[in-house]
Amino acid sequence: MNSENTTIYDIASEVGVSIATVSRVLRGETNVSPATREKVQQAIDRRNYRPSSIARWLTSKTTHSLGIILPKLLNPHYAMIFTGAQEEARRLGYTMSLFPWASLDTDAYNPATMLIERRLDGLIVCVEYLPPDHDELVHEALRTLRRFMPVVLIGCVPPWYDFPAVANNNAAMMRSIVAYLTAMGHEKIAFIGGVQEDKDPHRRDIGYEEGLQDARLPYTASYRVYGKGTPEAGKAALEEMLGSLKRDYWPTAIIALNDLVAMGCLETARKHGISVPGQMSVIGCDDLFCAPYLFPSLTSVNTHQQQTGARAVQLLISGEQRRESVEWELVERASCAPFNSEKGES
Amino acid sequence: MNSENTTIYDIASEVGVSIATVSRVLRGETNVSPATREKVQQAIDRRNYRPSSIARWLTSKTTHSLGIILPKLLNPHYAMIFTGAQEEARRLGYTMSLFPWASLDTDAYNPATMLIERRLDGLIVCVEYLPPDHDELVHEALRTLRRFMPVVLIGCVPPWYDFPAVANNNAAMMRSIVAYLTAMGHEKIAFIGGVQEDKDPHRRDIGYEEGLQDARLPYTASYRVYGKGTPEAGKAALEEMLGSLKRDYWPTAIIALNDLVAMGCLETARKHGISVPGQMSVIGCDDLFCAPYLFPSLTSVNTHQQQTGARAVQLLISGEQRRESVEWELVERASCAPFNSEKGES
DNA sequence: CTGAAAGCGCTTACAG
DNA sequence: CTGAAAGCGCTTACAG
Repeated sequence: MNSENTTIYDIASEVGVSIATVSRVLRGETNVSPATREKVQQAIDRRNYRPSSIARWLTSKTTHSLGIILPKLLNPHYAMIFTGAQEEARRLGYTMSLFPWASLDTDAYNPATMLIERRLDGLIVCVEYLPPDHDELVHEALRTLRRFMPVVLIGCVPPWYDFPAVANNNAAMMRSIVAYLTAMGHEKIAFIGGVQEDKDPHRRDIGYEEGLQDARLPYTASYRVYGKGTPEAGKAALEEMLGSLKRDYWPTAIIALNDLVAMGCLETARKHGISVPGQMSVIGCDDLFCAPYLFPSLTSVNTHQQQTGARAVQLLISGEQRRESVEWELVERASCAPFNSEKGES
Repeated sequence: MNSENTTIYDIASEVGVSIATVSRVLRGETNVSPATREKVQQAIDRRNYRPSSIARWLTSKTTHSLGIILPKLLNPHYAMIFTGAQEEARRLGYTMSLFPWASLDTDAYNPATMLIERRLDGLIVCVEYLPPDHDELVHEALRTLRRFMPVVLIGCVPPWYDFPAVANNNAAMMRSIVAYLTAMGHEKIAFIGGVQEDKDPHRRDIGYEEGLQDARLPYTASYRVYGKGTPEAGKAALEEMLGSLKRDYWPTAIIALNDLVAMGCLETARKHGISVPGQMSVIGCDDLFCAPYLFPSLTSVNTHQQQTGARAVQLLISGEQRRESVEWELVERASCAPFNSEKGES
């Protein structure tokens, strides 16, 4: 298409100057006489000419385009990360394209062909929900990729990945969540959702266990349920937990992997006539836009996703080889309350 | 970067053939002798060589990259559209970049410079929430843009925009929503949210009025509130409506612009002790992932956003100059119920 | 089956 | 201040 495919040659010949001169005007260089500049600019405006960045890239060896690999945009958590990254990229004059996980092609013959061919100026990869056995494959794919473009990691980045990163410290976060609940008198605290992670010392399970230890509470296997991070999974997981325990042992507080899982838990509690937070507190994570509008409004943890995305772009462009941690902030709403032994047992 | 910036020349000289031959192997052409192909392929693998698509684009005059302009990704409604478009683009071998509305630069001297310079193969523009006075500016900007690349419109596309489009027919949708509520005996039906649209004959207001006429109900100005499409706006709008009306005139059913607004309405109803759907039915639009998990679960309208995005990509690539309508589907949940005059007056 | 050469639309030294 | 020329890394006729 581009019916107007005017080139720098058209402008040059129209004005009667060389393409070098047009190029100078285009890039706002100062060493052009006012008269010439004026004539060239007029021709440019008249033809509505815009130089092809493709040709420019070929010379400059830079495309000013970045990529980001995210598990899925339908979870607003990732949409926030993407938005933060996208806006920062644009602010710095870069374009941002989304690539699915499949782009890494960790099991294909040639990893990340499309990414490399596009000559991106950098790539952000959100490392999350990795099947445990994929860990090394992914690490290897990332190492290969790095030979072609700068890579910055975000998410639950294993500490032995030697990449610049803006990483969650899930363990510390979980520990503070547990502390928040134990301070309110809760002792039967369940943790629902998330894949089984064996290697990452920052993993949530560790933080969960540490938090219990801090409060001198025992770790109870029945209170730890694994599963996917969806509302349906949360619903089913709590359902199953309640079904498998005598009422006396029902947890009085639920820590959900994320707000989606928490939504499912609220639903199950409602179905069983368990009042939240009267009989059971629920806390989520990610602080999605809908958290304040759930019933009861959901206490959650704001993980500053947009800032994470923006920061990753900054690291990518500056080339700093730092590993940073994501800040978090517990947002108190109505779904958590002090444990009330009378109501709790009612 | 790209420390491995091997070029086609490196491979050619390494193997001792011409770059034309390497190019043939690269593109899988058949007119290469097996022996040569083998040697070339080995060199490619050895050096981990990937041809630069930038150089390829310069020749082929096509970039296989598309753009999409969306109001904001943080509303899952748009994230769904983006996901649908992105996945379809990828399936067809294209890349998809998100551009903010500002890219159109409707009020700047040079419209859409960045978009044009990137030589996109096509652009999807979601036309929504246009300030009424911007209508002509946007139309003009789009016309200019079209001289440079194919453009497909989605969203609330005014019918006098002569562009290929996958457009909502909001009027018809609203009319059927009103019919759904009147069939349940509702007579005091409010419509909350949305900007004041004066020109578009497909606008929701018209559908709302037509729906009332269908049921021989009067149009009551107090039941129509304008505002932004956010939860906060929905909350405030219903708040104001209830405050300005005597209890007897409170609406028994609320049609919200979208699920976000509906979330706000549920909140206000809860605050006023109005039971939903006992005393007031609420229906949203967009069927966001959280709709089933609100309390009560929200009846909404599924507008097949992913399909919309995918379809727009297809039109863009095929070049068909069609204008299609988006299908919709009312999803019944718990927030709407037949009007019960006894409870309603209680 | 293979190669030399022109061309894609720019930028960048280098002369003048 | 301006231009001729080389170069960016490919593809594409055109010869052979």
